[in-house]
Amino acid sequence: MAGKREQNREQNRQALIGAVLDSVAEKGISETSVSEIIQRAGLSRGMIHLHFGGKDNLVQAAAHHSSEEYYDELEALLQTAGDSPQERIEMIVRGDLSERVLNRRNVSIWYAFRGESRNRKAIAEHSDTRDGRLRGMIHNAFSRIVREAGTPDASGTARDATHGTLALLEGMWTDFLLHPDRFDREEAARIIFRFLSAMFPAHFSLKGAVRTTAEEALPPPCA
Amino acid sequence: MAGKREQNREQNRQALIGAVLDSVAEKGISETSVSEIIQRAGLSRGMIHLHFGGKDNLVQAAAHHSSEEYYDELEALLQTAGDSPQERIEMIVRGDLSERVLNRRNVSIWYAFRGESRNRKAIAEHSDTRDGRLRGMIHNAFSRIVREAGTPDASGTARDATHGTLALLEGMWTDFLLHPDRFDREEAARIIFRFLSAMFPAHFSLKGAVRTTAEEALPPPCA
DNA sequence: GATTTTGATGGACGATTGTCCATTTTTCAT
DNA sequence: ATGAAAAATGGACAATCGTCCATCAAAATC
Repeated sequence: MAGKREQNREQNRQALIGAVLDSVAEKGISETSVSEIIQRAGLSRGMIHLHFGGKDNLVQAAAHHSSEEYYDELEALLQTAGDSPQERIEMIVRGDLSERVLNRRNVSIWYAFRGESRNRKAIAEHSDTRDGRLRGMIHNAFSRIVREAGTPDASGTARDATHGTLALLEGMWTDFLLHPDRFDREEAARIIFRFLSAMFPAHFSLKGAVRTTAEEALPPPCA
Repeated sequence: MAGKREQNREQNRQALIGAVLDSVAEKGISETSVSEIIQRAGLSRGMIHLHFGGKDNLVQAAAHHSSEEYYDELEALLQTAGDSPQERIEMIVRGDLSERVLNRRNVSIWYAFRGESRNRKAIAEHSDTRDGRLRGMIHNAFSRIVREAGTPDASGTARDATHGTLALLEGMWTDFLLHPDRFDREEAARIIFRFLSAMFPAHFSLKGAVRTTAEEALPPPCA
């Protein structure tokens, strides 16, 4: 038994964090006031100061929580993927574009915190999950791919492919932010794999999609 | 002569807009208050209500102004480019990554407004310049490229290339936002062209960069 | 130069912000 | 059951928010 004392304590902490994220998602960060938060959490005004020492710390904790949630979701998906590097890349891309990860709520929260990130470095760190763990996951996979392929300047190629893939994913998120209704997950994934299959034709195929110019440009087989 | 009346009027309007952008860039949107704005502009408190009817309208006008500035800068650069579609693409990419366009101030402002875009659609429109004019410019260029190359499903390929290039640029901007000191413009451009040259090997070359895996994967010339 | 017109001023105003603490309620240990 | 300890409450508080207007200054018109 965890003790009803501590159990309630933790429960209320989570309720506050959840209330912040709900409010940020729905009303934006500028309208997320203490009054708004405690009303959503159904708790009393003093709780924020009691548990977090102030609103700023609570918001920071919420940013941290949101970041962890994003990453946990992605890691869970990755564990269902196969061992081959191309399978892992594919899972990351499709996972990052999946409904569970890329949805209105998450995007609102993510970009709201990003908007404040320049002026609050504590929050900036949590907007930057991509640069830490996610980058490592993708880079590992591309490193194996270029090693298999015997590409010259393997490390540079793997680094560029990682950087480019992350940039593409970021761009798709922005697309979703600005046009959530007209956004098409399949199209976003197809475009990314189109770029990847152009760079690594031996490792990524378009699966029914139209072939790329790069493939078309191959010289005819020797007669 | 424009009349000293109207001349001063317009001058003060611009001062207010400039003060908003300075404040947003330096302190963030949440700390951009009426007091902060009028102090920076060196004007009196009532000016905001007089010229814009309220703070919200002023902020919106500032977002609009910033967006126009971004686009004007890019269009000016584009006029110095040649006529070939690949030259135009190259100019857009390099322009969008150039110091004049991609710098700390602009990125701060851009993402600050983006963070509020979900809850204030008037601002969202101005965060979305990319989807309008810029998209058209890029799409035109890729359309010519795929037409020349005789690619099957030309329109789909041009659309995907446009979407992908925009996503890559967006991603690079995010990169800059989160790591302004370690960001490398040359590297960002190289990665984008690496993707593009993989998709359109006949139109984009790496110019001294290491060749891509796609090129390596070409079968040896017929003996 | 007098009068009208318009722009500019800065303080008053009520509403709302986040912080903090005296008090009450609940849980734990005895 | 009783006392100690911890958690939760909700209102007081000063500070700040954005709006608005009575007043003043200056430019344009006569």
